[in-house]
Amino acid sequence: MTDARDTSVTPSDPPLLRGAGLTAWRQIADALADEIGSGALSAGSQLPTEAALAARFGVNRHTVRRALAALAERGLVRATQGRGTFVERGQIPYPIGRRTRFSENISRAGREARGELIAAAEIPADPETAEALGVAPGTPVVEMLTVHRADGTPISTARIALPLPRFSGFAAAYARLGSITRAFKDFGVEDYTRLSTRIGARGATPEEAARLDLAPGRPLLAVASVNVDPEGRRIEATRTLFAADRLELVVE
Amino acid sequence: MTDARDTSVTPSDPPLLRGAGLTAWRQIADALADEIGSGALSAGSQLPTEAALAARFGVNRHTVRRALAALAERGLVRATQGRGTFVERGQIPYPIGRRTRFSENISRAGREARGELIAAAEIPADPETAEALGVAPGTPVVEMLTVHRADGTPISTARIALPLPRFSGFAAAYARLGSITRAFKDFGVEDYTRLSTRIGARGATPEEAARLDLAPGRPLLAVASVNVDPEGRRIEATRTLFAADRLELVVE
DNA sequence: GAGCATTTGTGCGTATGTATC
DNA sequence: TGATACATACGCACAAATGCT
Repeated sequence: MTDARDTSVTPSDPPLLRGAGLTAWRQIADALADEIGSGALSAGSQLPTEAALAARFGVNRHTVRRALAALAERGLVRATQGRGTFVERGQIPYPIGRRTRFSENISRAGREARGELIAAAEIPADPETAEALGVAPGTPVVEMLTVHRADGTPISTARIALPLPRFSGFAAAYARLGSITRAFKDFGVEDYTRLSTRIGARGATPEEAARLDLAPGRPLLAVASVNVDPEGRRIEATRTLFAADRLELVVE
Repeated sequence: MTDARDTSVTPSDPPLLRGAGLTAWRQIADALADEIGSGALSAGSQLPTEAALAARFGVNRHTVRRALAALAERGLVRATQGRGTFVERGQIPYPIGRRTRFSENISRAGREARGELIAAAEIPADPETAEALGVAPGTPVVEMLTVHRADGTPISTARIALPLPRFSGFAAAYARLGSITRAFKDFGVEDYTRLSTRIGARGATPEEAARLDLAPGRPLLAVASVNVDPEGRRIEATRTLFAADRLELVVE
């Protein structure tokens, strides 16, 4: 098939080049990506249903799904069963510095922030955590696994360790208050500052991807940080994984 | 072939479980990854040749190559034609803050730093660069494409823009001096500081991967920063891509 | 510079086990 | 039960890059 170009095209409908080297789903994905990039489909907006897109491009719904899967893989859209497919919002600026506080950061960006406790345990510190907290390996610590959301969208997941016995029962306080800052106040820590911050990047494992509602392999910003109380004592070692598709760190 | 297990195995040779669900190349990759992780194969050291590994594990060289490809994909090893396959060094700590300087950072980590100019042009600023430099879009700028290495290993690649006409001829100075800091001195800028730093993460495109000698899709830390001179004038907008496998950002 | 050994990179053909239709 | 497709694994040969003399 050399050329079967259509001369009678409806205004906004792009004609698909069938039988060429380009697969149909790729052309559809590119067309939608263009519309997202140009702002024709604005951030946060809902895409037409798969059926509607199938009709518009004159293909089977499976083909549209293939295209949408490719866009989801690139982090441009996100599909939720029963709700629809949505254009991902632009990246939230997330300031990091001496006084980083998650809830403040997110609400500054005009979104609702929530921290959810997934699991907690009092266990002996692994070598890495022990070094970060400045205690002997095997010293008991509270370890918490959390997920943070902005407007319902998972933004980050963190593994937080605090030394025992000082912070015995911290997990319950965090689960109740939904904020590290407020839970610290409950334990008499009125203020705390960032001692060190290390930033790496890697692809999401399947489990991490599931927790963050991402495609596996999508880029994560891995931030390891240590917080100290006003007396300089190390009170918190955190390893946070941020979905790089949804957020950008801003050094301040 | 149900079972052809060898009863006479040389001491340190792990027998591969053939015919089970585990593929041979995956077992070999796991075994080598363990040895790297445990330090039995130290960072920077050369692995046995593919032929030697094939003999050791009792498989074809192709099977070993498959295993090594998997390790290279994970960033654990790196192969160079004619030289051999080497265990990747651990991640270099790279401090970022108000006074970030590449050469200082790397040499502080005990490595030899080098900046190489790949390309340069005087072109109108794209909207993003214009905003970063605080000039009107289309204003002419010097744009340079660079690659930085530590001990010969590519660490980062950057796209650096400086406003014209103030920095006309900057690229030649940089190519000659191999350092932004020294080239700035040549233009009468004795000092400069970081105005803003934004950090994201994504997978390497094939071109970026080629420039950094990485597998495509490997994680990159994308750092966009703006530098100002002592009078507060914006003099440099940089978008740097760091190979996250080789480096870790440290906020200071 | 030429020449050589070493080592990784690549191509092709073949066989086998395991799904899927 | 075939037919087909795919990933795995093997064997051989040669190309290309590196390091050394």
